[in-house]
Amino acid sequence: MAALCRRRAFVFPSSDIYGGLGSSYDYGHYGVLLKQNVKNAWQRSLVQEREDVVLLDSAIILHPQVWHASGHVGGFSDPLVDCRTCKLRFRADDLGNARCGRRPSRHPGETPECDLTEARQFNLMFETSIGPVRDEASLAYLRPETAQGIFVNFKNVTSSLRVKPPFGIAQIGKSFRNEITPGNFLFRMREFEQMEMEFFVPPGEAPEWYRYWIEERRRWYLDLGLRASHLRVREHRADELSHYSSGTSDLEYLFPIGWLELEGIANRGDFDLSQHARHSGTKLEWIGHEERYVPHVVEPAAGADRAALAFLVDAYDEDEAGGERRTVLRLHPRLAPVKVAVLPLIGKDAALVEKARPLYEELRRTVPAEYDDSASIGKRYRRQDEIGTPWALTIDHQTLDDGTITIRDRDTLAQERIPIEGARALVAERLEAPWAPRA
RNA sequence: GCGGGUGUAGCUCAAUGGUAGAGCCCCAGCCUUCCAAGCUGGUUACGCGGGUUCGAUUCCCGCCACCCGCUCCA
Repeated sequence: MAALCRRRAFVFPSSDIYGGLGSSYDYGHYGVLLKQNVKNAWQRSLVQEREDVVLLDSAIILHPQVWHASGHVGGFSDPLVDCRTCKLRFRADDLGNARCGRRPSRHPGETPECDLTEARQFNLMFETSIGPVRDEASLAYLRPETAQGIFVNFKNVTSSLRVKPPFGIAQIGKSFRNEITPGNFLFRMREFEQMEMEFFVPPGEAPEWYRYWIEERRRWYLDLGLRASHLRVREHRADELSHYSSGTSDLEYLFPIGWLELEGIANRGDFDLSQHARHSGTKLEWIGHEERYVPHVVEPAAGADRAALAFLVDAYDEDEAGGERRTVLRLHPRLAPVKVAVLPLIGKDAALVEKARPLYEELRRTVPAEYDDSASIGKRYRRQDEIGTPWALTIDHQTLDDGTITIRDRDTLAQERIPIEGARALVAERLEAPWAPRA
């Protein structure tokens, strides 16, 4: 998948010419467009198409106290020890279980004591310092999640916008985690982009909103073409819940390496607002006519990189067309980096080029479009198939006679002739039409 | 961080203790009337750093990156 992404300018290894930087990736042209489409679709469904969610873009570096209140400073720095014999790792405060032999294949019939290393601190937050002097007082953190920026703005938002629970605050942005074990390509990066929404509700309504958002978010992926057979909801067991959560469900996608989390929907209760109220001394409540309460929070937290990767993997297809193997990205047209390609049938035919260029220039004013007049027409179709362009417009000699062009469909390979002046409207119309993924 | 594996061109592979070839891709030209045609020419690689050696892509050491398994995943 990584090779595929590199070849087609979706994703490059970061700092490539210096040997690469672990678990860091850069997006290339088509990758940027794809991820942007994913984020736009998220914002459109949560904000534009609703009236109870507002936007926020908070800073990456927040007041250090935010992370004490949230529990990240404590919870993100576990003292850990390794066993030199059985290769297992333990929390230093949980050594009761530190016995070898938990892996039968290595230590059959034995349970010797572990040969433990010194305890080491693993702080999963990136540290930085504010101002030119680096000392204790200047210590700050890069946010490990965008959610806290929302909680600390609760009062600003409720006092400046006419919102009333149930309502949500949505934010897209970068987060940073100094993961002990990153890996799996875009799946666990140290720098990644989140799409999070905190939905504030009256305490009694939290369970029903929790279920509502699980289903709502599941449908979002399906509407954008993810195959239902590859998407599932997995509810966390009580013993794997986070410190703040009274219920969490993951939306998981069946990647080639197995089921992995795309998004978590958590019922965070009043944990966050209460914590920040306590630490900051500012009351964070909803105050209505005859009511006053700390809202509970339901949080759908998605990874933009993970979503983009899932759509990419899900769309990948190979088929046999005329005995030749064809690679196609069957992306939902709304996610496709390029919507339409303009191709003169004979690239070097000046009369065709003269017709094709103005059409291309007209189209690209409203949608991402490409023009290609090199190589054979079949090759150019394949190039567009590989990046998932849903439609190609071909100008041929008949165009010179009657002003019609061919529109070719990526999925059905159907070709139909349409008037050249209707092309722009037709593409716009098809972009909004329902689209069904392959079986 | 631990154990195992991998590292030659954008991709798939080859050869070699005497400074690397092919196919595909890409670029230019010719040709070409709808699904990866053909011809000619061209660009691009031994992950990085040491050591041994007259000479290292090849042997040795270290590092880096990636993959698998642990561990961690707020």
